[in-house]
Amino acid sequence: MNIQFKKGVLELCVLSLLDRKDFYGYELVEKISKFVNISEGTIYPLLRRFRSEGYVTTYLEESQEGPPRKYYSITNQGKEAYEKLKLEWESFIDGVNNILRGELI
Amino acid sequence: MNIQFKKGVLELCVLSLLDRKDFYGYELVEKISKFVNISEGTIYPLLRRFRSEGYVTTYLEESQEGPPRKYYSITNQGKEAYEKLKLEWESFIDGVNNILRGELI
DNA sequence: ATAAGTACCTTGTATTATAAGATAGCGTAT
DNA sequence: ATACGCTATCTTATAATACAAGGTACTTAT
Repeated sequence: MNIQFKKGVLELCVLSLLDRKDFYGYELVEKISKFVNISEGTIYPLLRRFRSEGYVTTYLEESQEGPPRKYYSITNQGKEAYEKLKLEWESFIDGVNNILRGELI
Repeated sequence: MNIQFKKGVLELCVLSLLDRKDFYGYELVEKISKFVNISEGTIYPLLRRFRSEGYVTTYLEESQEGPPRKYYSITNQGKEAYEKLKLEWESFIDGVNNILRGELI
């Protein structure tokens, strides 16, 4: 296990949302920012990385409220990555909690 | 609340340990690495930052097993920062859990 | 002597979150 | 029409920092 998890949190959140339905980037920023503040400059590069890693596919759809939306759809590979990351996140939290509760002194 | 928390995890762990007793840097790496892998190149700059921020004071003590140890002792200011960070961490975890449980769709 | 373990510190690299801004479509009010 | 505000995407520049790797130096055991 690895402190790299800090990086994984946002990835985990995005994969978790995409595991339930398709979202477009701007929408992801809005949803996630309700709980954990993030900016567009963070999510777009991440989504591009997800696509290049085969975790998501994309398609465009017209919008009546502005420019076309690029929707992201999770792949089987993305689902696998999601399940793995979720387990790692849970064990990371356990590790941190152990430290915070003083189990290791 | 803020995704900056990823960065805060290590700080939180270190403050949590120092809140119970004094540690020297190398010892902190050993303890924390049992649960969350970190390296010395990470902890020493952090400890120096803590000292410059007034969160800790330091003192040297001889060792029978090697070079002198630099012990870190938490200050009242450090304790306050710790309590604050702990609350923020807990609410961050809640935020992430909300997202993972799909409370926001 | 030499090696291994302890303990501190610094440097260089790579990653990445963020702010800020560019681009552009759409609807509404002036 | 045109100016504004919102939606939506993307890029760039900056700052932070985790890590690997290496350097220094002490002690103990071989």
